[in-house]
Amino acid sequence: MTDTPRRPRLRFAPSPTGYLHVGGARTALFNWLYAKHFGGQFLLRIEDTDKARGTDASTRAIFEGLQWLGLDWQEDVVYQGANLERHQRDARTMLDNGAAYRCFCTPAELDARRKDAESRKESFKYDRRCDRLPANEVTRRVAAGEPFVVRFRIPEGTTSWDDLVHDTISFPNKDLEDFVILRSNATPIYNLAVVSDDMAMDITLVMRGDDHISNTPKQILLYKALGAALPVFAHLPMIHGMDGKKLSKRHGATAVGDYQHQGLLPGAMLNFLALLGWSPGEDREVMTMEQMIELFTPDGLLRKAAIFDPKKLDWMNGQHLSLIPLADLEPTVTPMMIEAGFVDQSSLDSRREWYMSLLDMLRVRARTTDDIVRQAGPYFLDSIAYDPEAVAKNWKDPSAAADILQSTADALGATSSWTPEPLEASLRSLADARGLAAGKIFQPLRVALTGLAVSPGIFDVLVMQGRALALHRIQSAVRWLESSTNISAS
RNA sequence: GGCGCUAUCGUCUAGGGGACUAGGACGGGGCCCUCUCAAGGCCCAAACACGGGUUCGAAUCCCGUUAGCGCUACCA
Repeated sequence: MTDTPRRPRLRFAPSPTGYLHVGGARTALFNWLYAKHFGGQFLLRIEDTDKARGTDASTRAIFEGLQWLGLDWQEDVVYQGANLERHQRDARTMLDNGAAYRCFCTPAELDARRKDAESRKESFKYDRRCDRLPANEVTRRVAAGEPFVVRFRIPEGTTSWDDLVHDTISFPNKDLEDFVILRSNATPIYNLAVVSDDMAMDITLVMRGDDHISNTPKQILLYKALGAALPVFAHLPMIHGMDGKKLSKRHGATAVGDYQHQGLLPGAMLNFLALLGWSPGEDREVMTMEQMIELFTPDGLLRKAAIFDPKKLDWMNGQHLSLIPLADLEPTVTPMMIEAGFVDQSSLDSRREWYMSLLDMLRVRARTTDDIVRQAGPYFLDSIAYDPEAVAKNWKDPSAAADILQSTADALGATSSWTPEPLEASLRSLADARGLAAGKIFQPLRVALTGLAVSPGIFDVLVMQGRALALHRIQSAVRWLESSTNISAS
């Protein structure tokens, strides 16, 4: 174990090559949780050194994803591409102190040698031929304008570190090759840029995906060659799809933005992601952000790759939907209601209390905010469509159904108070009087009120719609049924 | 191929030498509740990859095998 830095500084350093991926979001989350838990700083750096791949749109998508999740960062965003001069200076330092050397081998030559080794079934490693060039030849070729890259010279020995999640990991240096740190066009290669920037940003804990384990010995060697103190490293397990393979588009949505648009709550997404590769112990599962911050420690970090199971995410979202304060749910649902054309803001403002209890009623059987909106129509709209299956099942005989609905309307209309208990008493006595099971009254009524065979409890629906709308609904249903009777009769 | 990482129910995980008849959750099945559907409650099926050690005793420690994954660029 390495001692915990007193004022940890962590960073999330995505390359802007697409959207914010759930794996990236999880990495960002753990960095953020660690910083919050230990009172440190969480920084953001965009690794845009490969101008060919990065786009502004991707960078924006990363910001938006992080903001939606509520993963806020401190200080200004660092753009790696802006640090070119420092990267070059660091390469120069290593050239000067003998840790690196110039290499004149061309990509074509290297490629040929690699292929050659491959055909002989040998593993290729740069043979250091340029490191053996006499000093005067190097100066001559540089003076002649011959292009060269800068390679780092791997020293003898073994490189190891105490990983925060894996404990000790070590690599024999002989398995490492003299890797390029500066291209022939004088731009830095990833490992140099990362180390240079992490040093400049004073990062004390580098927490990233497992796929970076093999970069770590190279980076450690770079820190040493530059005379810098090492950060602590933590390598998080990967996230795979249900088939155990690396998570990709094949597995469905992998961009956090997709989940946002599917009606997921950021808190649920975070909670779900946190459980992939971390466990708070004691069978804790559903947690708020505050609870996660409180509970988060590196001891709970797991080593095994986890599989992303969308079913559990759905369940988690349902849990959060029911748990968050209504006041927090309302602002995300309301724009969707307006977007759906159900209401406008001022009409909602004028009956806020009613609206809040409607949301409270609907969220119980919703797994996404989309579900809530989908269910909300019957409480706002003037007219509704009848689901054919619901009709076939509960209005099997149109004239009988119309008859039952009419007497239901009469009983309801005669009820003294439009509240659940009296309403229920009226309908149950109607059922008794007609010798029917209560369900035979409730189900046709449900279709009349909502158009569906499924809804919240029928008395809650009645109360939520209110006397006028409910009675209007029933009369419309009766008319609809009567006209369909005429059609089938003719 | 080389190097590295990993290995508990289908999935997320608890467990860290005796508390294990291996616990919880998702998903699946059943029951209860009930006006429908959810929610909720109860119950059931379901796992220590394999082989050797170490030990009185191994899911737990060690070695090996196997499998999966990652890296192996003048990508990040």
